[in-house]
Amino acid sequence: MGHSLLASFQRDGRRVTRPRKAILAVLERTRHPMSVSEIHTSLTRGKIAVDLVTVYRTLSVFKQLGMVSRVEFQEGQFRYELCQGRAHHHHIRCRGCGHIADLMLCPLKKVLAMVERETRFLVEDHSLEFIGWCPQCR
Amino acid sequence: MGHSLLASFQRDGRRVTRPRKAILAVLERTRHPMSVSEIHTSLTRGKIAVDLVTVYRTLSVFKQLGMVSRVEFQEGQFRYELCQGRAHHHHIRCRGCGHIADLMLCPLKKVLAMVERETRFLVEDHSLEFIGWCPQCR
DNA sequence: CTCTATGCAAATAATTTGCAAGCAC
DNA sequence: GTGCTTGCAAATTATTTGCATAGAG
Repeated sequence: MGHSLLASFQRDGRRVTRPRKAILAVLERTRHPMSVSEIHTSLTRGKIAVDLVTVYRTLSVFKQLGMVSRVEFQEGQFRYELCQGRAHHHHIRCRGCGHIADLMLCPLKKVLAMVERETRFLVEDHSLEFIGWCPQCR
Repeated sequence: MGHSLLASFQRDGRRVTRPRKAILAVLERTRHPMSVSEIHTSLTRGKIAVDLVTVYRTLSVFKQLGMVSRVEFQEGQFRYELCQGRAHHHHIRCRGCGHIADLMLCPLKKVLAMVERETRFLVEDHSLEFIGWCPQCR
């Protein structure tokens, strides 16, 4: 095994399989949120045959277990990145080259209580993404 | 004409047509961001025959002219709402019933400069949506 | 009359579902 | 061996594109 994430995975009654290990490996070696097709392409390039549908299903399971978080940038598709102990954070994506950078902060901590008070909703989640131009493209 | 939005529309060399008037009317009488299919269904219910593709194309034009803004709530689809003089704002959507409420604030004004400084990106846009449970569903 | 906008068909793209066979444990 | 997983085919859903015709100005 040798992998803490897969260990907790197994504890959950799930099975550790070749596709799951491979998808996890791709996510681990990439430091930005990846789309499903990017992950699949990466696997294919690495001569690892995993069906696209399996990538979808695996990410769905990873998400249920809280192993990955899902983000979107008004692209019409979702992206996934490993949580693995990283603090809650947000991103900025370049309109030009598509490069995604992390923001090491979440400026919303203080806002949540205000939102709940104003709307009477119980806030469960939020999405915050920035779009702009990176140093190379601006 | 009798419609300031369509007036500015016409000034742009665009044509004022039955489908465009109808779609605008739907957006005006609805106070939350609508999906394309919701708009189309609303037209159909009102006995107004407009092709779904026309709804897509019309919203695309409205967006280019800055008449509508596009938002998404991790649903796998986009929603549109009229800007018409309304201040920039964000939303919260209920996991239970799908109800969307406006937030009358954007807590990010002060954050933008910090994001630009931290990332060296030029920030052009941002999306911020909350997801939770409304008073009825919580 | 000219040129944009629309409807209809069809293509793309993202994601989901059904089911028999494969494989982790 | 048992039941969760996978691959493959096919269905769904969201969105876009091509093209001939309709209609706004």
